[in-house]
Amino acid sequence: MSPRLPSLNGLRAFEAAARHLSFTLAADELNVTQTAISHQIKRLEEELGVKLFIRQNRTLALTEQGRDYLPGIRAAFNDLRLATDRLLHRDRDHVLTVSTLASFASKWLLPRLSAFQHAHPHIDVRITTSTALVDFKSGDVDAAIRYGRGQWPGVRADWLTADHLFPVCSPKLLMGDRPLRKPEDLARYTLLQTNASHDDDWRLWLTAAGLPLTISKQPALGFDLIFMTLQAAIDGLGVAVGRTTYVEGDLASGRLVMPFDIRLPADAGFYLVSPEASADTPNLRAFRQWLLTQVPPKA
Amino acid sequence: MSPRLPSLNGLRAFEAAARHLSFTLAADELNVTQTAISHQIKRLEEELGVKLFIRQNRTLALTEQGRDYLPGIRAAFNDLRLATDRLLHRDRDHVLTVSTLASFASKWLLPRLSAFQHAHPHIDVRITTSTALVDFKSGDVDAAIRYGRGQWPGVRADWLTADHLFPVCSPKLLMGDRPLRKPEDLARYTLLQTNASHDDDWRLWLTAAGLPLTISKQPALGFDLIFMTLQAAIDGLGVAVGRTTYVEGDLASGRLVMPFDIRLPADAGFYLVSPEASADTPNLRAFRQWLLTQVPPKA
DNA sequence: TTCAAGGCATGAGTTTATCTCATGCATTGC
DNA sequence: GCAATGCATGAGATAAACTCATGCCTTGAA
Repeated sequence: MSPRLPSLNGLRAFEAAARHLSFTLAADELNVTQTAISHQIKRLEEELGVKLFIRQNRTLALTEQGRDYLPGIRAAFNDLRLATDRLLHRDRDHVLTVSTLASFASKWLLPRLSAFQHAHPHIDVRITTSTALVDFKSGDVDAAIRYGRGQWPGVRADWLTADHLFPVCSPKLLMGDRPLRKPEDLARYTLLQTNASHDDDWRLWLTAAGLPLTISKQPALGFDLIFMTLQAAIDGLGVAVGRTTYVEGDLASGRLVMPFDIRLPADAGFYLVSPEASADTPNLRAFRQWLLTQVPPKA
Repeated sequence: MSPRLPSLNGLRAFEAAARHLSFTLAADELNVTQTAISHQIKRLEEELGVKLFIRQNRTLALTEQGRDYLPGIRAAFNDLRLATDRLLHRDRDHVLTVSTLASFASKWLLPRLSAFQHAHPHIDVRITTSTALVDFKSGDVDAAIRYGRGQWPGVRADWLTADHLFPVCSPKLLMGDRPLRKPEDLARYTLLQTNASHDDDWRLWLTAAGLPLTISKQPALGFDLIFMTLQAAIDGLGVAVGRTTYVEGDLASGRLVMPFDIRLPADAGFYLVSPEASADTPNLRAFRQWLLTQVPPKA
């Protein structure tokens, strides 16, 4: 990492000039003279030891290095503008922003969401996906669907559904000359896993089934997102650990099957989480009531 | 958006002071005096009209608003540092980074990639997903799989496969009392579309089929990513426009069917694109040769 | 109780970055 | 040839950034 940043004002001039490809227009935008921009860019180039612009007659072009530099600097200034705008303006409109895990969104919520949208066409539901603990104070998120035990302070948590862990695979793997019948048969198959967000699933299940963690002689195959892991299972690449919520559709349609009757019961589940202070806005109430029609009764 | 950013130097002081929770340590880091930081923070607070710190004896705390503001500002300064470091230092290692569209990654490349990884365990293939025109000069990407006509200057483009456009749906929609038989039957069904990246698909196909763009009486249902759109089609929510590459697996398995025999031929296709200067590194050559074994012969 | 230490604040003054103004240079188009 | 366009240069002006000296308040040790 560079110990010192170059002139921040120079970087601002660079970003504006590169956007416009014009010192004059950049100057207009920043309410300074063209020569101020010229001076700033010149100084920045000297500080960095890198030529950022090709000066042409009537036009300006970025050098290769200027072009490479621009996206990061642009992102930074967008960050600054956005953060400052957010600090100074707190807009609320009738958008309902719900944060969920990407996997829950793709496998459970999104397939159902059209029903809510049909029933409530005036509510603009936006799904944002994140695994982080949601920060309601920023005002960006109205509610979140999170996995856990519901014991979060300062928020209202409504139980939605629980999950179980169990292996799933394509029905194809149950047939043929070497079918997958017993947990011990896993030795011959590829274990499909999801990195990061569900990287404990196989360990949890294998431990519960009393099997060695190194049961498979095949190299494990990892995917970034669980829907990819499950798709690989559907495609017959190997055996994945499913969770009820994520695989119920695929199980119902026969795309996936449970080869063994060992399920890991879960003592946690999915909750709709909302700030106590704003848990009863009309939009959020409607969304919550609809959500509760979509989940099975609590066992 | 805020028309003017506050003092950039002030923001730098804020970020450093918030990180250290100490004006004195921030001053050390920035090689100025404590009072300089004090002045800068005071001025920034005045500019923003927001108190950012709580001054306590011997300690400093962020206000709630200061806490909210910090992540965005921190991200911005990290962007600036990273971009500047990258400009001044250029690293390369032996990872092979391939940029593709997210949809191509999930539907075509990733399901096949394990074969390459088995054959070449010493090559660490990383997939990065982007829709932007790839910039090889930054050094972040070694190759890209892109859709087009292969006429890009300064790069080597190897043909992989072509695509056709056609509607796909669940087999369930072909049955029942009101089956989907003729293109005119689309009037009774929801058109599933992918926003942004493929938002022209229905228009292209309906135009080619000689149907009105407003054929469906149902509201269209949009998704951000094409795999979600296709999953919605698999789930029977409506009819989506598929592309050969994305739906061949689902068609082969019967999850999806083509209800009509109208395909939009494409004169473009997928290419492996690499910089001419580095198109023949051993890693990239191995990847290319393997890729060519995975695609059908060019028709 | 007194003194030292720690750490931010304030105000005056100094330094330096930022900016303006005037002008130059090179091209383009009428 | 002249006007327009647009970046560059240099001197000088302006304003931001910074330093120094000092103040205030708390805490802990002698």
